[in-house]
Amino acid sequence: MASRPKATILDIAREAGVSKSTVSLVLQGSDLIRPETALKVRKAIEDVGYVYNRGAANLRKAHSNVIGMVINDLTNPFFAEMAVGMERVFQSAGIVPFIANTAENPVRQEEVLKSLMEQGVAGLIVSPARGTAPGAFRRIEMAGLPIVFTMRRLPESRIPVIAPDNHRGAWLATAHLIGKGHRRLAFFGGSSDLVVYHERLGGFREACAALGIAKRDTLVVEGETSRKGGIACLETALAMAEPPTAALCFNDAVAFGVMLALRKRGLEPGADFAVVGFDDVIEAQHYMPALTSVAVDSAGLGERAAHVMLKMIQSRTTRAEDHIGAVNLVVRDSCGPDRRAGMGDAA
Amino acid sequence: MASRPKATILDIAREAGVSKSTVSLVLQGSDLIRPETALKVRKAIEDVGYVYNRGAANLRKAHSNVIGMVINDLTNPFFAEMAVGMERVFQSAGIVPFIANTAENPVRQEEVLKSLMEQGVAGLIVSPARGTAPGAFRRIEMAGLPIVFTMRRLPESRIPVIAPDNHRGAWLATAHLIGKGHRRLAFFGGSSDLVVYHERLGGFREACAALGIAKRDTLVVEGETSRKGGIACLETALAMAEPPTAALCFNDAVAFGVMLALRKRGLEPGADFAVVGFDDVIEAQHYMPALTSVAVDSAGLGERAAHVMLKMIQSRTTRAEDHIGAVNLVVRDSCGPDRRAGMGDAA
DNA sequence: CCTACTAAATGGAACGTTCCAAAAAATCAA
DNA sequence: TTGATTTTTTGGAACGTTCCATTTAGTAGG
Repeated sequence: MASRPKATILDIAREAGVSKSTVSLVLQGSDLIRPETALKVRKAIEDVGYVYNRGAANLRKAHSNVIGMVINDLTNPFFAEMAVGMERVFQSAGIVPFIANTAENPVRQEEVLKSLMEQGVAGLIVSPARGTAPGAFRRIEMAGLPIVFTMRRLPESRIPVIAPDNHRGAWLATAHLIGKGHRRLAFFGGSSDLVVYHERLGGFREACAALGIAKRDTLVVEGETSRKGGIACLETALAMAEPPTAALCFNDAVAFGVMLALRKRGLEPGADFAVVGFDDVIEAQHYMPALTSVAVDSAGLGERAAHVMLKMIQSRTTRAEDHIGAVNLVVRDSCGPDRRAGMGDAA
Repeated sequence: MASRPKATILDIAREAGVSKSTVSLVLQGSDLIRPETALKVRKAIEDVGYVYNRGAANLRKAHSNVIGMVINDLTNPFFAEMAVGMERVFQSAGIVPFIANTAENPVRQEEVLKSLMEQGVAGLIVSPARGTAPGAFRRIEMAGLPIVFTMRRLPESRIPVIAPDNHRGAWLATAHLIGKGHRRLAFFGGSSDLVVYHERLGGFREACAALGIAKRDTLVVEGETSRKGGIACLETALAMAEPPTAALCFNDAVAFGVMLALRKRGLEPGADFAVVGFDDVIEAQHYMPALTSVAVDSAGLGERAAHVMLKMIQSRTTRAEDHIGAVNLVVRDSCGPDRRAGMGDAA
C-alpha cells in the first residue's frame, strides 16, 4: 500500500469528467471556471487524495513560492527570534520559508545553498557562516536570484544587508560603563574575521576615545561567541597586571559566560565587575543579576528582511538598500546599583 | 542583468559539444563517461553558471533528497538542539533537511505540510503542534510518505514516535524530591491536550503513590510551557492553604519561571522550595542555582529520528517502531543542599 | 580486412504542469 | 431562427530532466 501511483491532474480530470486544463484552472483559483464545475473538480481532488506537484508547475512558470533562510547558528536564540519575525510576514504573503542551518560551517553552507537553489527558491535570506569565502555568493548573484544578508555582511560584497546599528550600540554601552565611573574597560569575545566584530569594537573604541579613556586602559580579548568564550575572556583579563573593571561583551552569550566566571571566583557581577551584553535575548532579563544589554529588536530585523525580500521579488530586481536597525541600551543590574541620576546617559 | 534565461542541460551540451544525455550522465557521476569528456562537461557547467533543476529531475525519478522537519516551537532551545542532531546524520547521507516552524499553530502546520509535500520531500519528521486534529496526517499517510513524530504523539495514530521516556523521567524526579524529605508536592505547567503531559504527570502520580504521598498532598497546576507559565503556577500554588514545598515542572522553561517567581518573593530556590525541570537544556546548568533536571538527550533523539527516517526511505516502507529514549536525572542545586548519601535515590 | 566484442555517446519519449489559441456552449439581439 | 457576443472549456506544445534503446567508436582476435 505504500506506493500507489500518485494521482496527477489527469486522474482528477477523468474523475471529474473535465479536461486537465480545467483542473489546472481550478487549482489556480481562476474565475474563468463555472462555480459548479469548480466544485465538482474540488471534490474529485479531495476524493483522490491528490497532491499538487510544484516541481512540474515550476517547470513552466519558473517561480516558486518558497524562499530559503540560511542561518549560521540555529541554537542561538537570537536567530530563532529573527526567524519567527520573518515567518510572520512571509506567512501573510502566502510564502513558506524553509530554514536551513549551516552550523557556522562554510562547506555546509555551500551544500545548503546549492540544494536550495536546485529546489528553485524564489529568494534567499542568509546570515553567512564565519569564514565564508568572498566569492561564495557569486553564483547566486549571477543567477539573478534575490538575496539579502542579515546580521552579517561580507567584506566586499554589494548584497544588501539588514543589521542593527552595531557601532552605535557599542558606543552607547561603552558610554554607559564610563558614566558609571569605570576607567579600565575591556571588550570581550568575537573574532576579527567578522565584519560585525569590527563594527562593535569600533563603537567601543570611539566611545573610549571620545570620553577620555586612554587606549592603554582598554583591553580587547577575542574569543568564541559563547558562554565558554566569555569564561575564557574573563580569565585572561583578570590575569593582567591592571585588570579592567568592566566589559562590553560581543554578545549576550559571552556576557553570561563572564558572569558565570565571576561568580566562580567569588566576584559579584555588577558590584565587583560591570558587564554589558549585546543582542538582548530573552534570557537577559531573567539572569541573576539581570543583564544590561544592547537591544537590537531581532524579530523586527527579521520582519524587515522579509519585507525587503518581498519587494525584491515583486520588482524582480536584485538590488536593495541596506537597512540599519535602531538599537537601544536596556539598563538592568549587571553594571552595579542604579545611579542613573546625574549620569552622562541622557546626552 | 537580473534575468538572463537560465542555462539548461542543453546549453551546456552545446557548450561542451556533446549531447544532453552525456551531460545528464556526468551530472549523476556515472562512470559510463570517459573522464576527459566528463572534465570538458564540468568545465562548461562552471563557465555557464548552470544550476541543476531538481524539480525537472524529480518529474522523472520521483524521489528527492530533501526531507522536511516540522517543528512546533523554534524558539525552544530544546528543538534547536534536536534539529542539530538530525542534521548531523542527514548530512552524512547527502540529504538536506529543511526546517519549518509551525509556532504551535495547527493551521500554520497545515500550510507548512502542504507546501512541503508539494515540494516533493522524501519524508517528514514532525513534532506536531498542540491541538492538531486527529486526522491531520491522514493525507500524508495515504500518499505513502514516510513520516515520524518526535517528542509528541497524537492520540490515536499509528505513526512511529521518537520520544524520551517521559514516564520514567517524571518518576525519577519525583522520587528524588520525596527522597529529599518533601511531603507536599506539585506538578507545574503543561496542558492536558498533550499526550506528553499525561505521560509525565502519570510518572509523577505513580511515584507519589508508590512512595507514600497521599493524593491530597499533591497539587497539579496546568499552565503555559514557558517562563511565564511557571511564574503563574507558583503564584497559584503559594496561594493555597497548605502550599507544596517542591515541584516537578513540565519542562525547564517552566522551572526557570518558578525560580524567578520564588526570588521575586524573597524565597530561595533550593532552600525554601525545591524545583526540578525536564529536558535539561543547556541553560539549566548555568542558572543560579543550577537546575536539577531530567536529561533527555535531545541531540540523541534527533539522531535517532533521522536514522529511523533514513531506514524508512531506504526500505520504502511507512512503518517503523517507536523509540523511547533513555532519560536520567541530573542533580544540581535547585533541590537544596546535596544530601544524597542515605537517600532513596539508589534503588 | 572482417567479425565480435566492449566502451562511449546519443536521440527520443516520458514525467505533471501551464498557457495559448481555438473550439464549444451559453446568452442575447434582432 | 440566425448571427454576434460572451462565457466556458479544451487540445497540444512547451518546460528541463532521466533513462531506455540505439548508434557510433574503439579494441582484439582471427
